[in-house]
Amino acid sequence: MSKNKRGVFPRKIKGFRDINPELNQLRTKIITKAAEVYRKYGYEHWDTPSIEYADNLGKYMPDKDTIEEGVYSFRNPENEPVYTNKGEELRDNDNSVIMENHYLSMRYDLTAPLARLYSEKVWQSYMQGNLTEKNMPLFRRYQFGKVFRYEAKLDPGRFREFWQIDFDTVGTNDVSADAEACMILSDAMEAIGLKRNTYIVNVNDRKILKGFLENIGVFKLKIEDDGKILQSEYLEQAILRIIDKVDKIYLKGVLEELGKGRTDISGAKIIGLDLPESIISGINNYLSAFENIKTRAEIIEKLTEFNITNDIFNEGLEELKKIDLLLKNIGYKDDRIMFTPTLVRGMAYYTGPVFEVNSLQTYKDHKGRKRAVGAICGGGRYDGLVKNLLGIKAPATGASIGVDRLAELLMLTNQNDDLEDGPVFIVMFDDNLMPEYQKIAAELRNAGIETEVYYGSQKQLKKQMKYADKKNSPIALLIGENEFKEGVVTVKNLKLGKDKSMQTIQDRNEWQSKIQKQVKRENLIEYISKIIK
RNA sequence: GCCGCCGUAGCUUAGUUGGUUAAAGCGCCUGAUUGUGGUUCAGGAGAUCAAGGGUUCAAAUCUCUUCGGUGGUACCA
Repeated sequence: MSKNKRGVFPRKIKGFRDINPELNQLRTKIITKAAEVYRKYGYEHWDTPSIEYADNLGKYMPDKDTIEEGVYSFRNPENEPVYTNKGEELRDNDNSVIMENHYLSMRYDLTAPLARLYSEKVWQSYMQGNLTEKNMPLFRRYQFGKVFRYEAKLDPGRFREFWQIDFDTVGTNDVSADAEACMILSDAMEAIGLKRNTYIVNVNDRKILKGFLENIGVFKLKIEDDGKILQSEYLEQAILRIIDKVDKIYLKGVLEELGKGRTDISGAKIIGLDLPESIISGINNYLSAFENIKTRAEIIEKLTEFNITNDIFNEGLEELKKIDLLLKNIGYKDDRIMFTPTLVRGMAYYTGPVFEVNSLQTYKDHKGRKRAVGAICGGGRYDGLVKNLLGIKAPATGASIGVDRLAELLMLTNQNDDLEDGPVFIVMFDDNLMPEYQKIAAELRNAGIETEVYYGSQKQLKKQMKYADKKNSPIALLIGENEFKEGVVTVKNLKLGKDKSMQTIQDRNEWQSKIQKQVKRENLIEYISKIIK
């Protein structure tokens, strides 16, 4: 026998996981509660396929057969025509249609499929030339489901398959929609069960950051890297990424990374951007202005005090003012939604307001270290949606709740509800009584009570009781020959047996007499209904 | 991806100047227990010490490689 003989054994793919009933219960609750809030604001529930044409999902078109850029992609087994941007079949010199196995990708978020969905809906009027950036139709939908990312390194709590519940508004420039998105996030957090002051919705506006950087002359810089002059967008992204880390590496670390670089606690050297002193001190002024500020009004005051004449900056400032006014009128105070001028969010596609929900709670890991979960929701305005598919822009804003992160937070901070009761359990004593067991089960189900009849091959009563116990059944019904003849049922209250006061009982008979009772068959359904309530 | 640490029963861990049958708690299984889940008591199964190579008379222990985990860092649609 060859030692290297290829075999099969049960295992799962790295970064994927099985979800047990407890976690499923929590996840279902999060999704249900969030969806209720979304619907309250008028969002409709849409669903889209898990797999899309790779070119429809965005810029991640693999040109090799390997998976790159963090997306699961593969060739469609089916051969299909190649199309032009206008949807016409592409033909070769012999006028026959060019066929190809197109690249497919598993969705890596719910926004890219939204862009495709929306584009398809407006496709006809786009083709007729009736669609401009000014008259994009309004579309508001929410969606939840699994998304997939091929993460190279799997940090704890990060998976390759995870859930999002997302809502978006397409077709409006009005930042009222962004303010509304923040209210929705706050409402959703509280509907799910997070207490006031244990979370905060942080809001910023990309225009403020961009305008500020422009004002201090960042975009006039000519920074060279290996002889190549860097694009200003690249530099903007690089600076924003560093600013985003201010919570983690503090002002000092940010300034070092903007300058000559620094060495972190692990000893790793981080190369700095080596920006001129004037730029660094400008950013320093900006960041240090907001230390110890507790209200949105004060933030707006500080931003106004900069007295900056840059148009983009002031546009952003006006947007924040409008958002603040709206929130204030409706009563969303600083303890729920706060402005955070240092908030960036990684993604390059954000164009205006950005928001993020952070948990303020900490927990101790198994080694006793104090830890925090970090951002549990994220979103913002992205006015470039649909550009990839139609060549014109649609203004859009929306956000997503990281369902798995939030579930983890609830479990780590012991905010998950107790596991729901399992079914009423009917013990299998005697094959001949099966019709009676089934009859009782049907009656209970008709009364709206979940009921299970035991079918297992391990028929020892002890095994059956342990099975019911593991399934968290509240009640077990015992009907043997004796009970059947006498027209009674032994009802055992398993839930009561788990009660702490019962744990002190040493005597077996005493224990049993307290939790089990004989009930007349004709009163059974009523009796159980009362216990289950 | 880069740097550091770790990998011993299902889980949590003990086990170094390399030296008999690798230890414990929890969990699991069997019985006392009566057709009866908890508690109590008695007993039992379960580990090629992550995998593969090297050094040695001798490796869980030293060394190399790979894989997996973890703490940073980078990236993140």
